[in-house]
Amino acid sequence: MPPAAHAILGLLELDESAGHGYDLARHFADGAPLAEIIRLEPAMLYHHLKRLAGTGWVASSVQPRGSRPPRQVYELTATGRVELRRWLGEPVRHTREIRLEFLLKLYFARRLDAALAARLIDDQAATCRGLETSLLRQLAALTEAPDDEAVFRRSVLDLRLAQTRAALTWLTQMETGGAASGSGASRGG
Amino acid sequence: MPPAAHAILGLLELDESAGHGYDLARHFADGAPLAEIIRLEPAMLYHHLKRLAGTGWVASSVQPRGSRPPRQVYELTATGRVELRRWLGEPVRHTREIRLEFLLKLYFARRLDAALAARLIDDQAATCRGLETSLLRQLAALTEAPDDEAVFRRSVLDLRLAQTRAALTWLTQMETGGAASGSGASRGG
DNA sequence: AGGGCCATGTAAAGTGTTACATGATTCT
DNA sequence: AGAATCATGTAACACTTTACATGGCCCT
Repeated sequence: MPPAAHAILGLLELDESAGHGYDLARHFADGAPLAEIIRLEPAMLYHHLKRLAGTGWVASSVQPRGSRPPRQVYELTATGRVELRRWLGEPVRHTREIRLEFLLKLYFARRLDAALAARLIDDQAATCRGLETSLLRQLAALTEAPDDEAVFRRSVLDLRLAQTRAALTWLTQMETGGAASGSGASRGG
Repeated sequence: MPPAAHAILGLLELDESAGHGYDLARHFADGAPLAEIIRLEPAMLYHHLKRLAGTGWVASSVQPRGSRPPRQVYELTATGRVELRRWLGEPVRHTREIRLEFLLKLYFARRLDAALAARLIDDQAATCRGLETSLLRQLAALTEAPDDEAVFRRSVLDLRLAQTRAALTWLTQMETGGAASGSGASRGG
């Protein structure tokens, strides 16, 4: 399941929406906080809701509304709740996934359970330190040979290392302070 | 056209391959430098070659080989060469595209024309500085309001800022030194 | 004669985007 | 009456992944 599907599970668990498609769509519309990290058009939202119902992670019921057209209202099932917790407890494996999937996890973890959010940040930092070590090893295995290929490989690894370290610094800031913005920090590493 | 298609144009211009599918595929196989940044299965490679022939950026001819089965050999057309240069001259707009598309551009620019590579790095750094300024403005517009939503938005912007600055530091290192690896640098920013 | 490499694909399924269809209600 | 909003989708297209199909050459 893609991150968007898990975000839907999270929204249903948060209980900040009426649980039907149109209302869920608001959380992904311009101006909503989730729109900052993921874009989800109504077409895909309804698509994911059907898939989630197919796997049994959500259940739908028709809500009649008198004169107005009825709604499909979705709610988390027990297995859906388990799946959401599993997802929230797992850090992402790659640095590039921090921008989207990890931020989503963080968004829901913070609102559902502060302790869970703290653990998630810790685990993600540990994963990133593992990546850092692996990148350093790869760089060390490369240091000889000044040919074009080696220069390029070194650039690639240097970039990955820089991005992973930037993520680590950011994670560490959130572990401790939380709200301190990096606006005034120097650029150098 | 996706980055992979432009990588194919680049390989054909470099003239390091015989110009047929199987040989091009070697450059994306395990162990090749391009495999470090992009994965391209043979199926997609052949698909892209057909599309590129359709747009007129490459031309194909059948190369008979006596007893062995003939090959489709591809070469860049004039418009294909123009398109490649256009692509190589353009920095990527978003920080997340640096990991894949910018690295591809850099790979080919370095091998084709050192001056072009230097300009590309400069332009990419300028683009990143623009992103940095924009992120700082967004952070400044947020500083009040300590509610959940604002805290989250600040985290998102902080992460983007950190990643953009990491890219900038890396770009600057390449502008000046070139081969210096970040292995020994401290983590703090 | 059998295994591995050369060489080029097709088929099916998954994933996502864009644009549009439908029709009701509420607001002005 | 007309516009905006509520509410749910379908259709068509674009892109990618995965698995498999095909067949010949080369080496042992």
